[in-house]
Amino acid sequence: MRNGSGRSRRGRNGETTAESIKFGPLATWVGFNLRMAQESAFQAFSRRSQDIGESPGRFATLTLIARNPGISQTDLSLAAGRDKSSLTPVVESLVRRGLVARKRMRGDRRTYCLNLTPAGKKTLGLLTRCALRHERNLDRLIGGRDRKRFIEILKKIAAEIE
Amino acid sequence: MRNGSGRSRRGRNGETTAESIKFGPLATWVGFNLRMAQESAFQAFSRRSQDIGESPGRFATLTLIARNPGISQTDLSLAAGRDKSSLTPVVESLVRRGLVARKRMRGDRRTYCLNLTPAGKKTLGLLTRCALRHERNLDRLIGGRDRKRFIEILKKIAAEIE
DNA sequence: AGTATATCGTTTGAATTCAAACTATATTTC
DNA sequence: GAAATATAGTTTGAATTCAAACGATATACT
Repeated sequence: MRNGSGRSRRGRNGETTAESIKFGPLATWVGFNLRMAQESAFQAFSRRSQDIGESPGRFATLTLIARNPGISQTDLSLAAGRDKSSLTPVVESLVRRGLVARKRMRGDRRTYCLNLTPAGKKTLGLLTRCALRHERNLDRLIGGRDRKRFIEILKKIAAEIE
Repeated sequence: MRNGSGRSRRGRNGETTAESIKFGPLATWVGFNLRMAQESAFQAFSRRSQDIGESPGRFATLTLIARNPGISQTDLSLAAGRDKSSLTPVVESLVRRGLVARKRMRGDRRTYCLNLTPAGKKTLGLLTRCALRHERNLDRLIGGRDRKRFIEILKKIAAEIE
């Protein structure tokens, strides 16, 4: 069939590749490229982790609970860079499926106290191996020489952008 | 409150009241830091552009239409890295508010043909100035020496991650 | 003590996204 | 030319997120 406006073609594997699209200033802007890279990496990890039945967000949550036993949901949300209300369904799901134990904190009945269960630790182990493969893949693209600086810059953006 | 910005005391275990969260492997993983940086940059641009009444997604859409007059929604979605169904409400909103003109393509009545209206061009101009300030801010964090390589890596991740 | 203020987690509502199913058109095959 | 196949865009449903409002609890101030 005809090719729309003549702007795309069939790639090697049959996927359509936008080939002659003009990106204008988007091509050299950090914001746009950051979004595209994050989206791709996120999707790649989602595919990897879906066999285990978890999402990238729940993986970060499990890791932070493992590394900070007894953490509260608010501190967890700060660490994960998400609003505390986003964490309500995430934690609820992990608790319901027996990966996380949630108790009220002694001395402050507003606050929860989160810990991994043995099942949670096991699942986190699987996810971590999965993440290591994903990271090796990313490393291959970044190259060992630039990796440290690359992460430094990402951290700086996360911490200091206004 | 007892413990202003840090974590709350959790007592007994000898686990001290660490003021800072332990990130474990997340600290050095690309995937996590990419997400945190993208989220921060996205929020920063959202704040900047909200006076104009547009979102980052609609900005990318306007730019791509401006640079590729007559582009179809499917090609647009490929270029913007989003599913075509995500574009339906975006384009609908831009058309309804008179920023984009949408016509059927001659010779293929399935396909739309998108162009900016004068009002769309004006809004894009405002957004572009806004984006330039945002990019200057990012440049300040990245540093001129590393910027080119940084963007190269982001593009590589977006294009080649599996 | 009693009132005002702050914090913790939840609820609700709006956005944004993907994926699959759907419609309408177009092209290809027989 | 009719049937099978492919494509453009929309609809629907599920996730994920933020932000504001809320109830329960805790702390601070008088």
